[in-house]
Amino acid sequence: MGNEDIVRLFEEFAVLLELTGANSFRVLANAKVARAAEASTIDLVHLARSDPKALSNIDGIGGGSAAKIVEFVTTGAVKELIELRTQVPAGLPALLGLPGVGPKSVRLLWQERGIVDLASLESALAEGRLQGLAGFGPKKIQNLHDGIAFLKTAVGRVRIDDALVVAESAITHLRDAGVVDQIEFAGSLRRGKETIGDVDLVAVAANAPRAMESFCSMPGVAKVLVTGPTKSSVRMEDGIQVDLRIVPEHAFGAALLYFTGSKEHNVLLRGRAQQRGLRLNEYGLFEDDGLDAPQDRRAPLASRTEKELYEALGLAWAEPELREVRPLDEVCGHAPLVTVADIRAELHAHTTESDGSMPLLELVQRAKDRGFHTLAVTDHSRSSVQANGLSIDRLLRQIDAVREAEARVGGIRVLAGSEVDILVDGSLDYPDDVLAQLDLVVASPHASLRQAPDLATARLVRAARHPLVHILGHPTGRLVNGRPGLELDMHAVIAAARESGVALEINAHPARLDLRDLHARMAIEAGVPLAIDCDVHARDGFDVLGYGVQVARRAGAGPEQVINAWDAARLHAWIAARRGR
DNA sequence: GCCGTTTTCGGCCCGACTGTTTTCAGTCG
Repeated sequence: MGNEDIVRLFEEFAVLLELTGANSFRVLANAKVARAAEASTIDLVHLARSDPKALSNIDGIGGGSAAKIVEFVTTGAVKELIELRTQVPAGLPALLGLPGVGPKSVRLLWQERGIVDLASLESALAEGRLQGLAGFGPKKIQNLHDGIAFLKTAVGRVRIDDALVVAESAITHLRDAGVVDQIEFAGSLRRGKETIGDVDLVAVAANAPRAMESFCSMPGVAKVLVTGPTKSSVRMEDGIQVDLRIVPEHAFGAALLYFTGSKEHNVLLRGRAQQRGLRLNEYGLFEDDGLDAPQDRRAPLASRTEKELYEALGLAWAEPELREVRPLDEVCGHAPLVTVADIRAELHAHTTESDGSMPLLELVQRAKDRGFHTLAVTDHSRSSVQANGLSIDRLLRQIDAVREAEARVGGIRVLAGSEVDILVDGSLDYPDDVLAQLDLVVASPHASLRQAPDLATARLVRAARHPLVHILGHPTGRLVNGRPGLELDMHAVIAAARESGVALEINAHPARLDLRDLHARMAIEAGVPLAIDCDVHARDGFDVLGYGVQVARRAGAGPEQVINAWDAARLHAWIAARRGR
């Protein structure tokens, strides 16, 4: 049991309360508890056992929710939720996934027409039983048909790299068409989340209708969902939704701020505006005269840039990656975050010797061309048969080849290393006397990724305590949108890493991003250094660096906390110290 | 249900678009 179970608990509360017609602020409060639990680096299950009163000190969690968490942790269930489940058909929440269908519509379908799930909605549609239902005209009924078809093929949240391709091609299309003067992507893509719900674009256009027309007819658009003078949404053939907002030039900063979110960050900013007798919306910051739409009557106090808006609220600018469920004083004016330009070393790379596609010399040359001062060659170890892992003999020969390559290319330190498998019991895939001959050891789990949580934690803790390990590579083995990976007690793994002085990897590949943002933040809070590595396999393998850097930024990491951002002397000293040299 | 340098009660973000409406509720982000 972990925070994610508490998240699910309150998400279910929120949905069921919504469908039973509960007070919408109560619904919102439960959803807020779920968000708070999701964003917390505190182990709430542990806290519920050790210091239950402290639960309600967390912002968004009050006495009622704290009691529910304690009940859940101690008994494994919450009576009130079990009672709620008996009131709502199990298939009903799925209807909320239909575009344009919210709680009011679902309740109407349920109570007036006895619809309890998607299947009964389909048959009701087929039999024409929705005729005469208040608010359900022909278009709404057609949208239900379309929505069911959409749900059957829905992609859900997509990986950040897939969303970025869509965003960049839309931006290129609109720029090339000459219909926008300024355009940026906002939303969770700008905040660097690992998955993206939909792509948000904010633009300035002299001729807005023309820009909207160009947007709605760009290549790859499958369906225009909504279109108006300032806002349009389309669904692309690959299922990704793209929204375009067009705002006046003077409001570009306010719109970018507003549409970058997160929702929770915006709520905090608006709350701060309210305290000061001001109103914040996507057009700017205004004096609050108690009437609606101040932007129609007043000049804004600030609106042109994000920085100007934060300053007008008495705050320093916040990096987009930090604009999540966190207090404003933590994220505004945060110490500088690590950047791609700070990264000067790659400590996890493969060659043709195992499953990479670049020969050793080319890998070294490309690392040097990127301006790196250090590259670690870390091919797979012998147990990774599917990846052509190196036998001990091949590994020892590779050490000589690495020395030779370093001398031949020149101007870059090349470390002989290995990405050694962490075996199922936490032991490593080469004996210590072999590992001791390497400059750098990255230890990673590759097999048995469905291990029970306690065994998995013991496995990673044992690897973290191994005196010859430098870095734990992709510690959970998860794949974004692919497989969950090991369910580690991350507090225990981080504690072991801190004790033994091991760094934790943020694997930068967008399919991995492992550690994920929250775990990287927990590592930083514990004082454990991070390694941002591309896990290079191919010629373009270094290009994923930005995704890893963004995860580190979301964790609040500065260059100080990232070993690849250290200068050569410091990094080499750290690596050597792990060998007692 | 949560929260408080206006408040322990009375608020709780707000604007755009759609569809079914004759003036607005519902949904979305």
